[in-house]
Amino acid sequence: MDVPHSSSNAINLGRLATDIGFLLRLAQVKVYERYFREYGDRHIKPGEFSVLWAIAHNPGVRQNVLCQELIIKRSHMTKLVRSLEDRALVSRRVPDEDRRGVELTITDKGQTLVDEIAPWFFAFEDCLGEKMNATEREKLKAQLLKFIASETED
Amino acid sequence: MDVPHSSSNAINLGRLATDIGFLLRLAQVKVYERYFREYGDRHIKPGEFSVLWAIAHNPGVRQNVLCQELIIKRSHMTKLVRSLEDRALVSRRVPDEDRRGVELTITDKGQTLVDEIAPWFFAFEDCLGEKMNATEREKLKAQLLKFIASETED
DNA sequence: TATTGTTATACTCTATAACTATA
DNA sequence: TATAGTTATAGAGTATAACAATA
Repeated sequence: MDVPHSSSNAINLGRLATDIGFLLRLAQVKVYERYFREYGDRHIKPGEFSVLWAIAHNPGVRQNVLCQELIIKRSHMTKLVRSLEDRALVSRRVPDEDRRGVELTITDKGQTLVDEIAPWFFAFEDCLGEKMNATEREKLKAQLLKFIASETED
Repeated sequence: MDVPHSSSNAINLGRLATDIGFLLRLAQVKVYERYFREYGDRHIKPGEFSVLWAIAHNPGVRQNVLCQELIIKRSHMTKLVRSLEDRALVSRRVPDEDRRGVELTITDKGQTLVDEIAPWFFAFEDCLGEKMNATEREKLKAQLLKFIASETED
C-alpha cells in the first residue's frame, strides 16, 4: 500500500503512516484547509451550517437532540445556537409541555441564508476527492459510514 | 446507502448525512472519544505520540520537516516540542551547517517511553472499526490514503 | 529577501463541573 | 433524582501576524 509522502519525502513514519486515527486527522485537516482556502470569505463555518441545516430540516427540533445527532457538546451547542439567534437566523421557544427544553425553528432570514449557502456548500462536498473517481468516493463514504456505525453504541 | 441514525432517530439530516466532511468529523470524534475513554489515564495524547514516534524513527529530523509531514503548524510544533523537551524525552541541537534550524533526537528516556507506548497505541489502532472485518478496514485505509493524496499538492 | 523558529493573540472544539429551572 | 440548558474554566489544535536570527 502506498503511504503518504513516501515517494517525495525523506521521513519515515513507519506504522503511523497507516494508522486509521492519523489518516482521519490528515483527511479532515485537508478538507478544513481547502474549505477556508476556497470559502473563507463566506463567513459561515461548517459547524454553523450543519446546525442551521439540521434546524431547517427539523422545525421545532430540541436542542438536546441536535447535540446527540451532530455529536456536539451541550455547552458548545449553547454558544452555537446563541450565535445563530444573535444573527436572527433561528428562533427559540420554550414548549409548555416541558419547560426545561428549547425548541428551535429557522427564521425566514435563516431559510434564505440556507437556500443561498446549500448549493455551494454541497458543491464543495462534491469536489472533495475530485481526483478520485465517483465510484471510489462513494466507496470511501460507504466505508466511513460502516466505520462510524461500528464505533457507535459500543 | 444507510445513513447514521436513520433507523433509531427522528431527525432528518438530508444530504448532510452523506457529506464527506461531516462523515470525517464524526469518524474522528468517535476515535477521539474512544481513545480518551480507554487510554485517558495514560497521559500521552495522540499528537504528542505522533511527534515522539516520528523523531524516534528519524533521528536528527528538522522541526520544520516534522511540521510538513505531520501537518502541524510551526507555532504549535514549538509548544509540542518544548513540552517533550521539558519531560526530557527529546533533545534539540542547532546544526553548524544552518544555524536557523533545530535538529531533534529522541533521548534514552524518550525511546523507553516509545517502546512502552507503541504496543498499546497501535493495538488501539487495530481495534478501531473492529466490528468491520479486516478486509473492510484495509479498504477504508486505502480509500483514505487515496483521498489524502488527491487533496495534496493541488 | 527568504527561511527557521519563537512569541503572542484569538478562535474552534473539546472536556468537566457547577449551577438553575423544571419534571 | 433526573433532565435540559447555561455558565465557567481549561486544554488541544488551529490561524495569523510580528519578531529575531540566520542564510
